[in-house]
Amino acid sequence: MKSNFNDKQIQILEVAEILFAEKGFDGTSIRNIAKLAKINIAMVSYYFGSKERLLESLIVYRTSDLKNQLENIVQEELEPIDKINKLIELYINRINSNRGIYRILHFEFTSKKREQNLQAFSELKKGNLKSLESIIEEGQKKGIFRKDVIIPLITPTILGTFFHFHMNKPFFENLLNLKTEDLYNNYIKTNLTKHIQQTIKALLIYES
Amino acid sequence: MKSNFNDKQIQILEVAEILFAEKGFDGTSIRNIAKLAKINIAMVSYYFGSKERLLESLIVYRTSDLKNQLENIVQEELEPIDKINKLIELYINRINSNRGIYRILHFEFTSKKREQNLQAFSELKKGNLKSLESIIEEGQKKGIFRKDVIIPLITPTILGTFFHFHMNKPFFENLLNLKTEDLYNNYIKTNLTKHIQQTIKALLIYES
DNA sequence: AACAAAACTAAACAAGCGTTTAATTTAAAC
DNA sequence: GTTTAAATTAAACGCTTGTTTAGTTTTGTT
Repeated sequence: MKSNFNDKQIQILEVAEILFAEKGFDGTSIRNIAKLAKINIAMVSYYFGSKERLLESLIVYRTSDLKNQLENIVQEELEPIDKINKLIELYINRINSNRGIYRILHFEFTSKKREQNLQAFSELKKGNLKSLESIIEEGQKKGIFRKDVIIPLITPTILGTFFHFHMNKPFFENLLNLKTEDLYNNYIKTNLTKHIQQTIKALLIYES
Repeated sequence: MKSNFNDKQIQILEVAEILFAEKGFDGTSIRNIAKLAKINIAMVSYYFGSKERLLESLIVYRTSDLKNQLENIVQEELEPIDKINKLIELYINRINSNRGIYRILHFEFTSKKREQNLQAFSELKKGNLKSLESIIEEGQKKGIFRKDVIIPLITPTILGTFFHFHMNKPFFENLLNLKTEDLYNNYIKTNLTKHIQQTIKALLIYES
């Protein structure tokens, strides 16, 4: 599928992503975007109609292929627990290398204010939940996973742990001595991912 | 300890809390606050100096007694796992009944922009981590808890799960059929809290 | 080369922003 | 009851905001 945006629009979208993620939607002005993208301030309205619709376009631009990647994992020939681990890895990897947009989603699409845009986003989340659900049910049928877990609450545990870590980046950089960006990223890729996998595995398998 | 704020200031702080939580710091104007608090727009500058310092005052006003409550739990005569459960309950309860301020902390104190205010907030978090640490080490010495957990990552799992759930409130209201505010709150108090307790217990006790 | 559509620009628009000023009302102290 | 300080107000300040206008340049088509 080809992108519906031309080069200029993509240029604007990527600058907007950086600034929205950094300063928030309300904290970013069209003049900020125009300056950094080296375009005239009228171009945003010209190409996207309004600042609000620029945000919508940005969401569409960035969240269109996660669904497929998740569904692929479900189909693979793996043990349920390995699928779960792979799913967690995919989530962390994707969000971590697209921090900007997920930070924006996290920040801007929670308030009532943007409820209309929420619809498409909500559908995406429902689809993702379906994928997780089918993996866990598979594990339950095989007798590997316990049956009293609340499946919709597993996503909050996976994503919430990552987000809370990442949102408190300065705190953990200091606490864990992650002086460089590389050290920080590496900690996420290894320790944090493993912690989440370990947590979810324990939750799914442990019998009290 | 008596509060340093007079009635009028508290009135302003509480309105600011509602609006900052709802619309964000940048999304809220002093005129919004003044109108809802039924005061003159000059009163904010008069009492707090600036909008930025109003936010600082709000943090101070709301986060001053969590530390003690946590330290009390550590001291109690309970099994480590019960202390953990109690700590989780305290966190959820407190945050849930002070949603506004924690939402603001979550949103506004992550960007580099407000790094100076971050200092006091960071100290608070370090203290809270110390409390958690001493409980877990107690459990490890007793041979109840496994020793390869990364303690600083447990807080992100507890708080992150709750936040992610709460930040996606409209989604979960719809998904879990929580039509009224009461149903939603009750779900947090019972199912979500239990899910988190179950998760952390499994993580701390399960041997692979 | 002539034309039309698309891309782009500088300037202006009204509205809202945080903050300050200067004047007035209220409260407290003596 | 007079004086002094604190609380409160309406108005104005200069600045930034998102968007629109009207005009110019660039591009593509015949």
